[in-house]
Amino acid sequence: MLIQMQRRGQNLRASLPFRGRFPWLSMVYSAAANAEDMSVMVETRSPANPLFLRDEELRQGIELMFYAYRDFTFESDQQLKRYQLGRAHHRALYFIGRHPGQTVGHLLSILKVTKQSISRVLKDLLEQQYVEQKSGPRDRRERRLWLTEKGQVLERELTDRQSQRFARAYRETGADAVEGFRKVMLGLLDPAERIEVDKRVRGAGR
Amino acid sequence: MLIQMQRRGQNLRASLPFRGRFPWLSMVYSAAANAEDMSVMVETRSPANPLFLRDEELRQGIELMFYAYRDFTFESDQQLKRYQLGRAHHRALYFIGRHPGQTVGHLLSILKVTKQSISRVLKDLLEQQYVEQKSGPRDRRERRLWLTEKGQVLERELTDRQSQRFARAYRETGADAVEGFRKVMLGLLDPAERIEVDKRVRGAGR
DNA sequence: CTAAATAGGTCAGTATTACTGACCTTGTCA
DNA sequence: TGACAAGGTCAGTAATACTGACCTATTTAG
Repeated sequence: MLIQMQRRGQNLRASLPFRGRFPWLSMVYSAAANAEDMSVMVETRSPANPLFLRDEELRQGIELMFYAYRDFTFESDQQLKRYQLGRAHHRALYFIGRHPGQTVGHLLSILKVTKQSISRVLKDLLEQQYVEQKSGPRDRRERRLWLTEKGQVLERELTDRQSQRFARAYRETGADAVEGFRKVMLGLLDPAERIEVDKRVRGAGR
Repeated sequence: MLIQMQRRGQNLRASLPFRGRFPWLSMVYSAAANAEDMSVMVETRSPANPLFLRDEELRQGIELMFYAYRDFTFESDQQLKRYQLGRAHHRALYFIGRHPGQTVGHLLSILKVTKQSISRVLKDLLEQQYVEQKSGPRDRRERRLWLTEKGQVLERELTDRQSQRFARAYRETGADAVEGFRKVMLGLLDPAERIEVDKRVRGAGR
């Protein structure tokens, strides 16, 4: 196998259409938590260096994230078109169904969008009676959100495609893999989010 | 405790009204594929229903996907703004870097967008000299793509944030979890894509 | 009781991404 | 030579999401 160093960026081309391996590594393994981590921070360019694997491994993660998300969203996006709705509507439906009676503010903190953004979506869903709202029992400024029956039906229809995808993946890979998946996904979150998300993910709504 | 969330400029208070807990019961994995398929189709409203666990588990996966992707893209999106570029530019840069010398058509098949969509992005990147192209050596209709030095620098800068996120997650969870993560992510792909993606993910640029 | 803060909505303007459809050039190949 | 493939381009549309400014009810702190 030919591994070509690419220092100039120019010489690789022409002759090697699809063969260029990129040994641009370096880095990453962390801001050094201990001595072991330190060792991998050492500068190196050699393809023989185990660091290549590191970088390679991390890029695999990045790519899996891209590919999985791409396929994961595709089917329900198709379904949404039939209702003249978009992915944002699905997200809102999903999380309203997941946390019945939650406030608009809570929904915003999950989706991390602006209220102007959610506003359009919520308006559509309210108008078409997929969602209903009531003011909060204690604080009447709040608008608490619920799916209507109609909304529950739609939400299930949309989510089922994704659930089935997960069911297939989980079945094919087994319990240990699923546990690993769960851990890594939680590990990818912003640290500040983890506890909240872990709680939300585990303990349904309410 | 007040958690201040101001990622997107809006003042989102974290009113966390819904902390309730559903006991996280251990997962039930029957090897029986048929029985499991049923579970996602069956109405599972009652917490007493054992199928509830199944549905619950699958929804956890869906949510982890949402949350992880949300946080995974956030940092590099911020960085991209400084260059007046968008996420689509990053994706193009990433995959051109990953598969140097690939054709436009190959890039399209990875991103799964239309050529009109990629066209704008590629035009920007070519104009700003992050990317360069050459016609294919055998088939001169093809345009093969490479990152320039400048493009490589930018791509690394953008990708590093994501790599570091993965590095942290991998470090915190360990090799077994990573392997499980990888398996599940591959399992989420459209079956028709798996072999290709697995190949692409493992063996850099072929 | 009043003032400030909070929950939520709304108007206006902009940017990005991505789509469909039509049409074009260049090049390959049977 | 003619069909077809790779790629580009023009035009129009839609969805998502952003900033900024301003508005109404309510709640709450001093």
